[in-house]
Amino acid sequence: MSKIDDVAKLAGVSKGTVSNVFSRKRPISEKVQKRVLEAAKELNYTPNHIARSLVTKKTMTISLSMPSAKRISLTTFHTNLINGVITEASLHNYRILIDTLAQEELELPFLSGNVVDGVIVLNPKVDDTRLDYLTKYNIPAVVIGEPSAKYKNLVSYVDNNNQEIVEEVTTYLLKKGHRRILYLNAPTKMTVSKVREAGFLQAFADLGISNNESLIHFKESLYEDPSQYGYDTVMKYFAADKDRYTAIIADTDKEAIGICRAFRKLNIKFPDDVAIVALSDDLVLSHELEPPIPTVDMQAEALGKTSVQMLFHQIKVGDYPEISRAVVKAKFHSREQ
Amino acid sequence: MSKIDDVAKLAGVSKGTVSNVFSRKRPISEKVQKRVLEAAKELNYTPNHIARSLVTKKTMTISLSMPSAKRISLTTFHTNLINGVITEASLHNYRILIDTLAQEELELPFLSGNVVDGVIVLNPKVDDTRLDYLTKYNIPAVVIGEPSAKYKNLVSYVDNNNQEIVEEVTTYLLKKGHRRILYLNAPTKMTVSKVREAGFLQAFADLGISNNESLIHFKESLYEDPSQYGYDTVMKYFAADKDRYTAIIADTDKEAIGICRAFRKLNIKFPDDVAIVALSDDLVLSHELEPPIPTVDMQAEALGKTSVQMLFHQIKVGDYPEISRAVVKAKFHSREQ
DNA sequence: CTGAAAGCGCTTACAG
DNA sequence: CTGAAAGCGCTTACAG
Repeated sequence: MSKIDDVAKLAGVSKGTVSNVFSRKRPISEKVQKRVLEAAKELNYTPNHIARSLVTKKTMTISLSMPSAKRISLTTFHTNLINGVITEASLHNYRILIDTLAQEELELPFLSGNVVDGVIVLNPKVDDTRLDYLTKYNIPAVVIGEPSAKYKNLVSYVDNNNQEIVEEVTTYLLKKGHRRILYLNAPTKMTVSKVREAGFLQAFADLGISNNESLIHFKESLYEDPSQYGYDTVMKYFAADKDRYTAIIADTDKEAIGICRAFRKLNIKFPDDVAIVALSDDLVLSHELEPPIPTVDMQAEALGKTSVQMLFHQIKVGDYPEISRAVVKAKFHSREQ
Repeated sequence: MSKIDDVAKLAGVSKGTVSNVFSRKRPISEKVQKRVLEAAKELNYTPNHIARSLVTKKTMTISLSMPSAKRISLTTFHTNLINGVITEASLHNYRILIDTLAQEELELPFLSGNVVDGVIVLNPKVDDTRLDYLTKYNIPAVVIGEPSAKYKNLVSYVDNNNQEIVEEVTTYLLKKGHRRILYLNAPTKMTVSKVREAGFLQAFADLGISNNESLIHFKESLYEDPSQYGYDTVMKYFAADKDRYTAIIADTDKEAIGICRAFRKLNIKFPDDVAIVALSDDLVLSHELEPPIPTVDMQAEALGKTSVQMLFHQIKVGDYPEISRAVVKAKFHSREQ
């Protein structure tokens, strides 16, 4: 690879001038610029970003710290979120480094070593080594979702209006006349399950309706296959008494698919016998069901974009990042005309 | 951030010694090592990877050049493939940079600038700017899938045994007595479609069976939703004559889902009236269908792992990378006992 | 608008 | 087993 000196020599200018032709940090006369570019082209020169980073202290890279045990399982929600992150980052000429927990356990290699300018943290845990590290070293970071109490005041985050949206969905069902609703909530381990539970209960309270005959079922976290989980859970609650509940709120759309499968098996008609609403929208899956069920779009792409905007803000601010919050509103699609 | 000089001073040794404590490139005595590590801990020192990369010429990063128009759409195949790539890369302490075509169009920023040591290229195109660039600059690269003729002898790649596997599936159907098979193949644009077509025809030839009543339908590339595509295509071919074909080979499992939906609509029973086989296995989706349909596992994770191994081989070899090939065998699951 | 020189934080022969 | 010094390829005040 040719380097900046080679180009400078061939173009008959100084290294500084060549540098500025490429970085546009200061104006260079037309003629000189042309000469430099021609020399660069002839030598197949392309600036070495590593050398640049060493002096500018910017790597133009952010990392996306992904949820994962052994294997990453990307839902549509994640895919959309990643799209948002990439789109927004590209806009600022930033690159994305994938970071997984498996790697984090080794040595937190991406957070350290000045390899990235900031990090987007997905699926924060109650005790989160990543957040410990990031806050300790004051590295710009934005969490997507709600961090546990321990970190809440130490780190920026963007989250959905989870309480509101579950309240909206529940209210929708209650107003339709449903009184026995089964809510398949997230596992208790996830902070979001409590927030959503509150929304569920609030809807009943607001309308002065008793929730005695309804039930919140928290997911057992051992389930790997969400569809199978939906299927099994419906079997458990409906096999003995098909009329026990008149509506289900599913935590994810894949769960909803399993629920529908169970209903077909049990010969329960939806939405006539039992209404279903699924949180988190999936273009492909929603087509599979007839009729299409109401879903909630968590706006994953917007979450991704917002997180990156917040991160850039922190990166600019510098050594003493401001803690900030943002809320991305989910959208309920009732599928009604 | 403290730097290597600070640690050296505090520990009373030279920078070189500190460097070697962290890189383990040459043996350091126990005592000195201990002193250095203590000093590093006290100063919260962590080596600057950027500075290291500048001299070693290794970034310990490879990029994954993803297929994407405007938005990335990650199928299970991609997710599994990415898992393979990450797993294998982590094993060698390598990081993964996500690269999208959208970004490539800007300035090929990840390929250039010595930011990565090599790249994994997904979904090669007939004319592929990425491959033009990579071969021109002699950057280590491995394509997943079959590159077009133009690049075939210039770049390493790993692919499935596409001809064989489609031949196997077709033979399976023919031996079951099917004579009128509809094969929903990939779009003609994709090189894989021709290879698979050959496998399909070979099966007929080997058994001396005429393919006159069978049909290969190449996907129109304008379809975005694979499930909808499967649905529409079945409607087109079966609506008028439910008995036209007795078996379908679907290109993807999402397609198969749409096909099943169409069959339910048309009141065609599968596999009794029409047999279905889907290429590319998806854990979640295969559960949705009753009975489960035969599928082909393309071994996406193995493809990912192999590509990384091949890439590392090239990176080690250095300036004149050897071109190599590998085949990952797909696995047919007939779902029979 | 341009040049010369110092410096970013490491690693690596070389010498001992 | 350890140290002193050169150098990786850039950018950036400083001076003109």
